[in-house]
Amino acid sequence: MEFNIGDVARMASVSKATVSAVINNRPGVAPQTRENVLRVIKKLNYRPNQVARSLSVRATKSIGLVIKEIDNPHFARVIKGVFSASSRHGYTVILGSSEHSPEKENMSVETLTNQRVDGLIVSPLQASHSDFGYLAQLIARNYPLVTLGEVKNYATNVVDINNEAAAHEAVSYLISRGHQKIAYLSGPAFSAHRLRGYQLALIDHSLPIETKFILDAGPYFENGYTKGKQLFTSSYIPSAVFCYNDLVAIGLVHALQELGFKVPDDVAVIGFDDIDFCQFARIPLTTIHVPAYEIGEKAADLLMRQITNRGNGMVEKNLLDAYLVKRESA
Amino acid sequence: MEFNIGDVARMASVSKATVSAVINNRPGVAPQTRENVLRVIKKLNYRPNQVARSLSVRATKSIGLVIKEIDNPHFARVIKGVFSASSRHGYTVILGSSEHSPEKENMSVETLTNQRVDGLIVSPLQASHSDFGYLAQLIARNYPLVTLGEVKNYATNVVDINNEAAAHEAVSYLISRGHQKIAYLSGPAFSAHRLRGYQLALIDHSLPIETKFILDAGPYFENGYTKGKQLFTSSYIPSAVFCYNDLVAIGLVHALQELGFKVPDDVAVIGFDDIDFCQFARIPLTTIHVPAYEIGEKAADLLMRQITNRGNGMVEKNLLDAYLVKRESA
DNA sequence: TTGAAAGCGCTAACAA
DNA sequence: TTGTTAGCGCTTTCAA
Repeated sequence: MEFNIGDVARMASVSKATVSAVINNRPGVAPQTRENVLRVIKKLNYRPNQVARSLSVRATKSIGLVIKEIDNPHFARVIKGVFSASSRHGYTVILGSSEHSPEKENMSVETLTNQRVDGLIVSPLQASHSDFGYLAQLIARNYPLVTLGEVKNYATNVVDINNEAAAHEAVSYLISRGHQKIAYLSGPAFSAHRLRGYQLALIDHSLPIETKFILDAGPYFENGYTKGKQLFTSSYIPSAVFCYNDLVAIGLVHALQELGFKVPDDVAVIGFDDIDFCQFARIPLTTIHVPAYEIGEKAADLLMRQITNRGNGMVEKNLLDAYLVKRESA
Repeated sequence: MEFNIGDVARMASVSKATVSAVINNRPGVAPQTRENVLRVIKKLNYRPNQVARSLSVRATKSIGLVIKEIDNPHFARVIKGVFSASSRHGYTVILGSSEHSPEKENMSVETLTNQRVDGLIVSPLQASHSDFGYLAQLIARNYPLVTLGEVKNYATNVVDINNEAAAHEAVSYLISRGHQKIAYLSGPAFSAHRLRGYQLALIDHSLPIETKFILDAGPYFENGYTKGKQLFTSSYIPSAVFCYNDLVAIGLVHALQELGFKVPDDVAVIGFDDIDFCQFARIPLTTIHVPAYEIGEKAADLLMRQITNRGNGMVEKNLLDAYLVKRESA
């Protein structure tokens, strides 16, 4: 019931090489023969075994994609972009998710490379305790790789936005609206670049950087909600907060409303990502728009190029535009 | 730089068979030998080639997952569930997305089976014009398969909720609140089971089924928004609408607000899925809660069982609980 | 406890 | 234009 190339060859009275040639429609097969082989293939409903092919050609036509959270619409769009570009090139994508655990990130990469994916796209955790041991390996072996964000000390191909500039823009906007006490609800491990943009904006406007206003939250609704409750029931309260991402911002707004604060009058809130929901949120969210789908697409395209010209050693940085979208929360 | 089992064998002065035994830690290897081999493996940083192994054992330790839309939080949760269960069993997941195109669904399945995934989870399109040609094949070949929803005329393993009952509950609730003119904004191809639940609820309460109130929308925000505008600017208007999913419902609420209708006073809205965002929506959405993560998990677990006891021929139906969550939109 | 050898299903020289 | 043959990197009898 499960036929192989030999069966087809036999039935068509040709050699396996010939069958192989028609399958991969290589030239140099007599029309007659080709047709005949095709007929047999159809009759047998023969499907070439990709894994055998992969072993032989040492390429799997698949790539690995490792993200941080599947259940964040931002990443859903990234996936969709990767997916669409990969399909166009005939590549399959194997998904991995680190769920913010450096160990899982490492494991995912390990698993995927063992599966011999032709290349890897990873959205690296920026956790300081993550050693990125695998990265050195991959780079040394010249493994086709693109990271969705720079990784300190490693020269990788990257597709990203300028997080620092975007954060700077958001905070500067807040300042221009008269805010002086601005907090930052950070993502995991303070999400360095956005934090830096926040700090620089304050500095540029001669505002103090107050450590009490920099809170390590996390990437989810709950984190924004919890940290929000915490911050706004304390004795020292900001008039605006810039958030690591939209989920956190939405969670925060929720907390704020429960505490009786008006957004944006009592406190202004800015998010990051511009997921679709922003416009449907209770208070339409002012946020940084990041072209997630395009990031995914570009990353996959870049990876395809790496796969085909493996080894030129050149590394490519691709920064896409992100910008502030003003809605009602700030 | 890229070593194989032969290299290890040579370096350790043993046979490939022995190396293979220690890799898969099979018993019957002298501790001495094992240790030695392990040392060489470490030294060489040897990684077994999974594709070679797959070819040999005729199993890839990977499954395929074909969903309808990646950018719907509902599916994100399903994926997460599948993912988590699969990882537990050491399986990798290759993602496919039909994007509501029967052709893509077919192609995805084809690609995945060619890649020789050990099993398949698919969220089948219910489009009437979709012939599901691949299903017959798969079933005939006894291919491990679970579908996230029943497929007419095919006996597959399924994990799902009782869509009809859930829709019935939602609509009955609306009726119990005094609504008599209730519309249904359906998903693609009217999403048969939910439509049926809607109709039965009307019938059970002796309410007429009005074709004008059954609109074929689609699965996205825009669909709900557009159809909402259309419906509520027409001359015959319902006082409540039951929606195919939360995205549609949220889009609809948006349209309603733009048109000056108050939700739920002027018109009540009920969604489906209970994605996280429902509670943060402008009008917290009343909806049917569906345990998406669990669906994913169960599906993967069931698939694993199918993979290990392939061929007992028995088919399993697994219906999880879904229930109405009352919030503020109805 | 270990090793030799055949085989998984394909591709790719090379020869015919 | 076609066929023969030798791999690709593993696993798995079977014999030693």
